[in-house]
Parts: sequence; C-alpha cells; structure tokens
Amino acid sequence: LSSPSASPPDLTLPTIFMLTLPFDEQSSNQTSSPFRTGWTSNQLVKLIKPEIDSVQEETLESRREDGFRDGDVAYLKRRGSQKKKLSHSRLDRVRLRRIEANARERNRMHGLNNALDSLRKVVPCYSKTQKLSKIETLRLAKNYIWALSEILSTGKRPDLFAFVQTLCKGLSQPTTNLVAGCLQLKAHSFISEPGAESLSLYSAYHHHPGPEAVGSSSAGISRSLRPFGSFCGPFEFLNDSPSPDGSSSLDTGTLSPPINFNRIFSLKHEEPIDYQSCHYGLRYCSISQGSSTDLGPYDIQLRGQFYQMQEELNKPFHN
DNA sequence: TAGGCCATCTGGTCCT
DNA sequence: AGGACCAGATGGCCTA
Repeated sequence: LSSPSASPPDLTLPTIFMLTLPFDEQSSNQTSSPFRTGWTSNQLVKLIKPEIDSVQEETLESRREDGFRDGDVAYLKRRGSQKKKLSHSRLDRVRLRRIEANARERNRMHGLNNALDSLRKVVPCYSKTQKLSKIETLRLAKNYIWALSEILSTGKRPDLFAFVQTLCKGLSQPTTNLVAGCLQLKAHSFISEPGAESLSLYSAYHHHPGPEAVGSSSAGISRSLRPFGSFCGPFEFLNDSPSPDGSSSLDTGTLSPPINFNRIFSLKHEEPIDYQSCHYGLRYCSISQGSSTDLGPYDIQLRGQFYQMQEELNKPFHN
C-alpha cells in the first residue's frame, strides 16, 4: 500500500482512515492509527477485497462469454460474485456503514472510558500514574458507595480500618495493596494508637471463611486486627447487614446500598424526598431554599458532618 | 512466556 | 434504514 507504484482503490484509503478515527484524534492517537497491525492484516485486506472481487468478476464474466454454463464450478463461483456485483453500489454503502459504525462504536467506548476516568477520580486511590483497571474501579466504587452509605446511616465517625476493609472487599491483591498503601501514606494521622501494626487487609479479607461469615467472622477478624481499640464503629453492624461483598463480586452481586434514600433523608421527613433534586447522587444534591423539599437544619447538619467525614476519610487516598 | 488488561473490529439484536 | 448496545474475537502492550 505504501508503495508508490501501487494504484489506490476507488475508495481512497485516507478518506476511509479519517472516517475511522475519532474526530479529535485523527492525527495524534497512535492506538487509533489505521496502520496498527489489526488494520493492515484485516481491515485493509477487507477494504481491498471488493476491488479484487471486482477484478475476478471481470475475469469470470469474460470466461462466461467463453462458454461457461450453469453448473460449472467457475460459474457458480461467478454467480456468487455476481450477487455481489449486482449490488456493488449497495456493497459500497454497506462497507461505508460498517466503517461509520466502527467509528461510532469507538466513540461510544471512548465515552464509556471517559466516564470510567471520571469515576476513578472520585473513588479513593486516584492516581494518574497507576490507574485502576476498569473492573477494579467499578468494584472499588461499589464498595465506596456502600461504605459511605453506612456512614450516612449511622452518622458516626467510622472506624478507618473497617472503612478500608470495606473498600477492599472483592478487590484483587494488587489493588488491595494499593488502597492499603494509600492509607499508610498518612496512616499516622489516623492511627492514633501507638504501635499500630501494618495493615494486612488482603489477608484479612481473603482468608476469612466466606461470604456468609461476613457478618460474624469477618467482623471478628476486623476486630482482631483493629488498631483502634473500641473506637466507634459504624461498621460494627457488619454483623447484621449484608456486606458489599455478600455476593463476593460485582459481577454476580445483587447489592444495593445498605440504606435507602428514605432512611437517609427522612430523619425529619415523613414524606419521601424529591428524588429529582438528587439526580446526580448525594454529592450533587442541591439544597434549595424555599423548596417544598427543603431539608431541615438537622439534615443539613448531618449532611455537613457527612461531608466533613467523607473529606477526612478521603484525604489519605486522594493525596 | 503466560496472563491480565485494553482497544478495536465485527455481527447480531433491539429500538426508533 | 440506521443508530445504540452488546458480546465475541483478535492482537498489542505490559508485567510478574
């Protein structure tokens, strides 16, 4: 193709390549380059194949004129090709649609990845250099939501160790180590008790006797490893509420947060809250004055405490 | 070198 | 007809 002597097919390749590249990455993104191996070995051949077919078509057509009849292998082959030839313009349209569909699919996946990047930034342990994998990001996000919901449900300062344990449920060992590592960066600011041992979260989580034991055994392990003594513990009720990993993984889980919106926001309200005002989740709930769904002072205070706690908990991770 | 992760292509299905 | 979504296939890159 790069040979100067090679005559370009009717469909100019540069045009096709430009179509297949994301609009904003047409010249810079190496991974989207049409010259990656997949393209040269597969797509390019496929793009050119119709041209080859066209040449074969002409050859077979001339052979037919030379006396090939129905039933001849060559003619059958020709008939097959003829079917394509009959819809040659349609074939071109199909090819073009396929190329456009590929571009759309690529953009769609880019959008999905962008959303995933956004998610990475709001879960603990965000790092530009060491990105969490997609699946680990989703798992961590699930655990994070669950853990924060637990905090909301109790309104108590959480046990940090249990908090991190909850975050690490179902995560791979490297990610667990990463989370623990993030924690230990500033562990001294949280672990006030002298002589606190290094966290062995993975072993704490991945060697306990199974999901059904999350309530008892896991919490037991948690207690046995806990460096905080009897310091508060919203996660104490791991004993009587399903853990984020009660289903063992994101893939199979039917997990829902441990409490619902009503329980969170109806402390002073008998009426359900306006869900629309929480369209983007807790972080983005607007507290609009004068609305019929105004939160009472207690709610605001609780929420303020929650944000404060959340901020504090996230410090070691986001740093 | 095997395995994990990822990007991309592709064909099928569903919906508008 | 065409777009969105999905899952399988494929190959590249990276790391233990």
